[in-house]
Amino acid sequence: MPVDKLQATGGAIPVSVIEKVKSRAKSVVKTLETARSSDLPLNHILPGDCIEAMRSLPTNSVDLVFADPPYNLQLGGDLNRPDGSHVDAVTDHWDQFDSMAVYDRFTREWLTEARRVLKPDGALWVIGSYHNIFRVGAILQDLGFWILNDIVWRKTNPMPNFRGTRFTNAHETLIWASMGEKARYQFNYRAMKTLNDELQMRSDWVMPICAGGERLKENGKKAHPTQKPEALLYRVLLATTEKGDVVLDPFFGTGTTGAVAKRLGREWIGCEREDFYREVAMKRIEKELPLDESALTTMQSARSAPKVAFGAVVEGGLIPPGTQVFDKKRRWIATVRTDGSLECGGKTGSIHGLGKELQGAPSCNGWAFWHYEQGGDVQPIDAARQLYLLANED
Amino acid sequence: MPVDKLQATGGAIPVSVIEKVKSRAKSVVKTLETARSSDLPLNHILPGDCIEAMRSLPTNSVDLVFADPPYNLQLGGDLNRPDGSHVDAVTDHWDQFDSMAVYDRFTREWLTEARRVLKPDGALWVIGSYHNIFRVGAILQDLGFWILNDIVWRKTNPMPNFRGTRFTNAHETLIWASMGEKARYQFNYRAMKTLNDELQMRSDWVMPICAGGERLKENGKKAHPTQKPEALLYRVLLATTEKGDVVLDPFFGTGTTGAVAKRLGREWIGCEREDFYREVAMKRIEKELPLDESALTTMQSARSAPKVAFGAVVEGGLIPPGTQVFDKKRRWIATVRTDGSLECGGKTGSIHGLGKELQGAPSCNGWAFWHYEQGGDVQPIDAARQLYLLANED
DNA sequence: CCTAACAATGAATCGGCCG
DNA sequence: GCGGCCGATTCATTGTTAG
Repeated sequence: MPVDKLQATGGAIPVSVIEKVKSRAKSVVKTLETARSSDLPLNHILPGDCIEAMRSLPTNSVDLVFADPPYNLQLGGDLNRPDGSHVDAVTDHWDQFDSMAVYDRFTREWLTEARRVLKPDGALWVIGSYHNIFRVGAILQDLGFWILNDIVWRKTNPMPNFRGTRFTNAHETLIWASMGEKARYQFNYRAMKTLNDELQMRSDWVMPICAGGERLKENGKKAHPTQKPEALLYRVLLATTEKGDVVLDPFFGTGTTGAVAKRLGREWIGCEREDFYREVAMKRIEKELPLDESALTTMQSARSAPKVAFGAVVEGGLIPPGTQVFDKKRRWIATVRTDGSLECGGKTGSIHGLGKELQGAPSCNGWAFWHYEQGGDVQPIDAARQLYLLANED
Repeated sequence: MPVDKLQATGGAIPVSVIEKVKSRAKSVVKTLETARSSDLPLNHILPGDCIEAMRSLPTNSVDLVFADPPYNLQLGGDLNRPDGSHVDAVTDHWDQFDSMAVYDRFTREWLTEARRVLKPDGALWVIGSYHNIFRVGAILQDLGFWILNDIVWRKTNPMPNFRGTRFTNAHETLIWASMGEKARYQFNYRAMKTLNDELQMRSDWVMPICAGGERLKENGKKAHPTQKPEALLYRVLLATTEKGDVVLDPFFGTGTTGAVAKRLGREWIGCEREDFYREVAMKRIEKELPLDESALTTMQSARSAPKVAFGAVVEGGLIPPGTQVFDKKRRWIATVRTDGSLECGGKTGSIHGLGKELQGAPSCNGWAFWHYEQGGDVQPIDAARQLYLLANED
């Protein structure tokens, strides 16, 4: 990207200015994209087969696809618990496929449509188990998607293995992928870190299965055999969409994606071929209330602000120009300049770029690399950023 | 075995005798198999490409394959084909497809050889990350392997995502597969449950990465970039092999599989094409000491033993003949007979069979169904089994 | 009304041996 | 390969009933 290259080389240009330009450019793009969304059946459930339904949607039109496709479980006979009670298995017709080849073809088709409908900077999430996730993962790679993470949903309360024949199947796997190796994607790093008590959010998420009051029931029976917990969708949408983004769920079921999207101020589109599920989902989503503006704003801003330019920290007086900063072993000592750049032995650059250059490293997190003295203590300059964020909280 | 001591009293049909005959029959089979293993290069590392090396091994000859194949599709940097040749600058889409196809072919080839070398009741383990595990999983399914579990190794101390662009990649995935849907496989359920504080072992394993003293170093530098922790192999081998089983590792590296196999009294065969790794591995394994017989026996027997005949508990005097046993609600009261069978209202049978018949249930775990009084307390007869196991621990 | 016991249940590829 | 028989097996949570 041109902006990135500029940032890497341009010692003279204040990083804060670059940030500003970048974010302005981005907001213009967003506005243009949102304008097109008048063509979309926002906040509606399309009936019928999801592949057909997606074909009715315009190309390059949605920001995120979240898909919970059939797992193609291949179950044998009945299964009883040790106490003799019967296990209510997923035997629904929609999970039946004649062969693995048929399942693969189905997978390739819906992924192809999802890819067409996604914007170039959009992203895809798929959830599955070992029965299907390796097929899905391989096929989406074949189609050009670029896997960003695989995420493990570790269930706190999985169903045990009643016969003692295997390990308790205690997790499911999600794949998060962008449109390609070079494609951009949305990742709200700060929001995730804030959510995880100021530690980076990991690829394993610990959550209970959907049960209790959250579990939708009709006539005392569960409405859908595989309803996902809202916490899962909450984290997915908070991490990888912005307010106003359009989220498509091709296997809408009873509408967990729609409900959470509405709550978080995202637009949604669902595909669902079972009349019953559509009815349950619409009833559910109508009852859902969006979070108010201030709650949503708080999630994305202030402590959760994605970036603070070092220049702003300098401008704010936390690390005044002329301060000496140095790496932990004091192999290099640099001087802070007015514009937020550093100078060391004639070389100049951003906190990241100069650190990278001096070390001869492929990359460098300047916030952690450079240190300064603060009342006798040596601290990474990230400490100053934290102080800055605290002071400028809304 | 402790059962031997007790069988002196011998009722009508001492179940313990049956057990003994059974286990002797099994050990004969094992002996025959082991005899054949004289054809195998046991406890050796085969040099060269693993596909070629495996071709030198006889068909149906190993009990387990553990494979840690190259992940290959690295971070946009250098890429080597499985045959070692260099793939030029992988920057565009087409090259990605190309290298992916090469990787798939390589995967299919080594998996095919592994499948040929495995016994019909053998099993396969593969470890990988999201870069390769979906390819590997799909291909092994295509070859006829039947996935039993996918296991998540959750790292307690993963490397953070330094750039804050994704979730911390905090896990790796293992696939455990049998030779086919109907194939048998070894699973030491009790050993796993014992290891996990008397709860079923789950599909997510929490372990630190290989570091500290365990990490092999040569001239102060780590000997191998992806050395796996011994705890991981320990659990794999303890769960899915027996003492004396032959374990093949086609990507031997610095020999973690061999070291743990030797310690646990398993035979091993490695394939490794790098001279340096072979040298490090041999040096390492020579230093390894096998656990003594009693430690190994304890793991598999006593508390971990899968079976105790009710007859042995009766013979042991914990529930003497004539004792009244009953279900929790005391709907049925049965009398314990000398041979370990029960009698109730003219009907007789095993603890399982009679419980099943009386309830008209599809199945019944007699150990949990039947209760007895012990000093005023009502307990399931399983409590007596536990006492028996405790008393007869080596 | 409170507490304890009991019952229900969740994406599950859930036997082995002998004849 | 199939039928029949013997044998072994569950965790966390929520909701309901009994005391």
